[in-house]
Amino acid sequence: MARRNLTIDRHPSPPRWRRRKEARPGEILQAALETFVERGFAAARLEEVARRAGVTRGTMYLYFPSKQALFEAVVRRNIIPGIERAEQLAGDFEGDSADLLERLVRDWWERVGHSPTLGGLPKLVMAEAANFPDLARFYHEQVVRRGQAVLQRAVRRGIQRGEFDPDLDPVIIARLAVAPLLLVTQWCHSFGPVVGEVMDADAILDTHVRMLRRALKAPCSGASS
Amino acid sequence: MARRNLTIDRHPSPPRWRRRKEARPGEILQAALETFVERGFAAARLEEVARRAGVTRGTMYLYFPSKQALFEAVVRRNIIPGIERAEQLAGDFEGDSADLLERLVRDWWERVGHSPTLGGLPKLVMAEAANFPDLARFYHEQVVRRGQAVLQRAVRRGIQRGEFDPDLDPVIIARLAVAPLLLVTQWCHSFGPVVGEVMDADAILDTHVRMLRRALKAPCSGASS
Amino acid sequence: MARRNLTIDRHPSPPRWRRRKEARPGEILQAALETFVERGFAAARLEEVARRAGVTRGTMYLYFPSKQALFEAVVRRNIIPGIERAEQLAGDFEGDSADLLERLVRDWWERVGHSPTLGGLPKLVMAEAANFPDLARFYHEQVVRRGQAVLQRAVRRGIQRGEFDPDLDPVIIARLAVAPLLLVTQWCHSFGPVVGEVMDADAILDTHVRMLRRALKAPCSGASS
Amino acid sequence: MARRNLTIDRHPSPPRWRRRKEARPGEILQAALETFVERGFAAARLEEVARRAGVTRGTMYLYFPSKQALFEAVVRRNIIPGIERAEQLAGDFEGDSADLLERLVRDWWERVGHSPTLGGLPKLVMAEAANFPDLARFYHEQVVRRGQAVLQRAVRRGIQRGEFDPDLDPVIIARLAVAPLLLVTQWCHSFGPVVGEVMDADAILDTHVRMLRRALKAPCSGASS
DNA sequence: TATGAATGAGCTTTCATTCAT
DNA sequence: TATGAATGAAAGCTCATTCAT
Repeated sequence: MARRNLTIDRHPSPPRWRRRKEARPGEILQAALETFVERGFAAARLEEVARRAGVTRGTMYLYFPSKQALFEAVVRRNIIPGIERAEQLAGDFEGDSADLLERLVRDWWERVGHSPTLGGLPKLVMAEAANFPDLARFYHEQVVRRGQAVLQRAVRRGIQRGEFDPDLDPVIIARLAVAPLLLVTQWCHSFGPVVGEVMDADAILDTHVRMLRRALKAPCSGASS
Repeated sequence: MARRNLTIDRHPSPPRWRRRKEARPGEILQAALETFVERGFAAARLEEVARRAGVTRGTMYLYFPSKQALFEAVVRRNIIPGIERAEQLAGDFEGDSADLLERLVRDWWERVGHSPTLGGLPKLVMAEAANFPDLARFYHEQVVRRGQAVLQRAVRRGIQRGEFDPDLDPVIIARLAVAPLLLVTQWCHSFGPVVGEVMDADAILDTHVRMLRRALKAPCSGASS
Repeated sequence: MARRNLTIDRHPSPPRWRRRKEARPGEILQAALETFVERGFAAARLEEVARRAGVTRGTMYLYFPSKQALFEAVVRRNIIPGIERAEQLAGDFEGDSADLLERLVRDWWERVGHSPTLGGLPKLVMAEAANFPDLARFYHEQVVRRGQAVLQRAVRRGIQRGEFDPDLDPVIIARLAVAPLLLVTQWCHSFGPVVGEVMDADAILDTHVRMLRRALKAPCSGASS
Repeated sequence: MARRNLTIDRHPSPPRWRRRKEARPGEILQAALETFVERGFAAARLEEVARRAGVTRGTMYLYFPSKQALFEAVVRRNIIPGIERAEQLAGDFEGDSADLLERLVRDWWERVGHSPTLGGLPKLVMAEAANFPDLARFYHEQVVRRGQAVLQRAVRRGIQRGEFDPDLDPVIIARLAVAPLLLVTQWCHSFGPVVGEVMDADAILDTHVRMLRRALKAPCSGASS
């Protein structure tokens, strides 16, 4: 499987001493992630990021040359690992293709959808896509496309192994496999803190997975049209 | 910041003077809708809104007392009508409940999902929910809740008429009926202008509708796992 | 007595018909007086003046070319008449000079100090003196100087008639004859609406007049120095 | 508008960089005091304050969160010390009560009335009372009331020690003890820069003090009328 | 490295003023 | 005369960014 290492290799040969200094960029990125997710890019104040990271505003400029660069670093840092694990998981998987798909979906849910911060990233990237075309392009290529590719491969695998309806369009199925979960995540992030009523996201996940499996199975009755 | 100036000089030589006062709010709201959807709330400059509306900055304050008020007016103005039409449609509908559901979904797609501007509103509201809790609350009550209620009623109708699987949870089905479409809309809005590849949203819609119908039908076999 | 007519003769030959139009400038000036006194020059909004006068903003510019001009007209209009009456009163007066002084002081109090609007004018002019040097000069010449002149003449009259202590300095006495009343007026205007406690301005006036008479009388005990 | 630019480039070539943070608030307050006194609150531009303080506009917001807050800080900072000194002086005083009163009055004159900037504060506060009710209330309680209380106590002391006419109303005497001086101060500030003629304020002070002493002494004859 | 005081461009907002009607 | 919608200069304020220490 193509697993090109795209992380930005900011510290080519990390010296082992001075752990605090080594930790700084990560602490800042974590603080920035939280702040950006909570406020949005424009409304996030660098002073708040600095406060959360336990540094001063000036310090952050030792590591990131601008707010935009910080934002992009946040996205790049937090987004790639999940994709890589998905690619790995799909590459190593043996067994029923429907199980693979479910596994991929639930894995994403576990790691991203559930996380109070990571779950906010996709919304953030999409909201700022017009203002950060480069970042949007990067995100689309490294996350959307790669993630979709993994899912599409799983669908094709199912078709080839005779497990799935051969008429399925892998591209479309890949989209529909994650779209509802992404949106549920956004609902939770957006309206959760504002509305009393809680959404039973896990039940939605279960139902979605069931629908997905049924759609793949080429079941008893023929599909419409 | 990569914020390309996209102003398109929409009014090259219109009758600029003394347009009817009644037309102004609508023109401003339309211009504001476009600008907010393209840039997000914070990054939208009132001067750009004014330019698109063919007025000056000061003029906008004759109609809207603040940027926030303008933003809220944009959302309220553009959001409610669709909900009302959905409620009406569901109320008057006679026939198969699955057809009703499909009709509701396709209607939303036609009016909102497809529109280059309206389709951007849900993303906008969710992205700014933390900064505009009142607006988020309003949107949730007037749009999300009412829209979901219509869908839930359609599902219950199908169950009561023996058309749908009685084990379905109407709340969950209602969520899953629109979630993927909302997200596809966001994908189109966010990555569309940035990525060459076009998404065949209509094909996704068709497949989604088919999956949905199959899920409702209480088909031959029980749920998975 | 020198009674030069300095009113600005804005309407050289007032036609008798169309009383409403004739009334306009006065209505606007009255509204402007109230607004300026309540808010101060800068904080007074022309829209409020217009509303009080029952006209629109644009109309006011038919009568006064600018906010400054309006302000100056307000001051000129409301300030001169009092001075003229004082000059007349002093010119016609027969009797004890102390009575004349008291009469002048009480007259001012009756007409200006007591008035909810006129009483605010001196404070206003002094507060804006740096921003309206021309107006301040005008006010000083036409009000302060002329008013002081009347008082000084009354003091000299008393000295010449043997009623007052010949060592008095008429210039100083004239200042001290009105200064406390002006300030009491300011106190009432400024702190009156803001503090519960009311000031018994009339009692202060009485005491002040008594002090003044005693100071003039060259009484039993010699003055200091 | 006749608003002559009076900026005097007060700091031609000072050590502009990295002055102690502790010095900044005082420098800004001093610059603000001067500007507010010269222009009035609304007409004072923060940029002018900044220029006089030798900083930029943004810097001022490190120390004062708004123009209003700056204004209030100016008043509080410059006003209270004088009152405290007066209270102390009155508390420690031994000797003739008339001397105490004179001392209080002359002290105020020395410190406030004479000062080119402090003398403008009372006018400023009164002029803006309607726009800053809180500040007016504060000023009234902390300055007017406390100052009057000191004077009233001095009068009562004189009565109790048999030095003053027992029929005096301490409240009224306290008012009349400072009112003329306050107004003379205003006259100097307002018309001084605008009119050639200079007022001999010290002579007025002397005469006022003499009048005051005579009024207290319960002299040979009863009050008039 | 780290600091944080200082900067200044850029935004929203206000309101005196204009002018087609 | 009178209107009031429209203007646009100017002000307060914010906050990403810089730099002497």
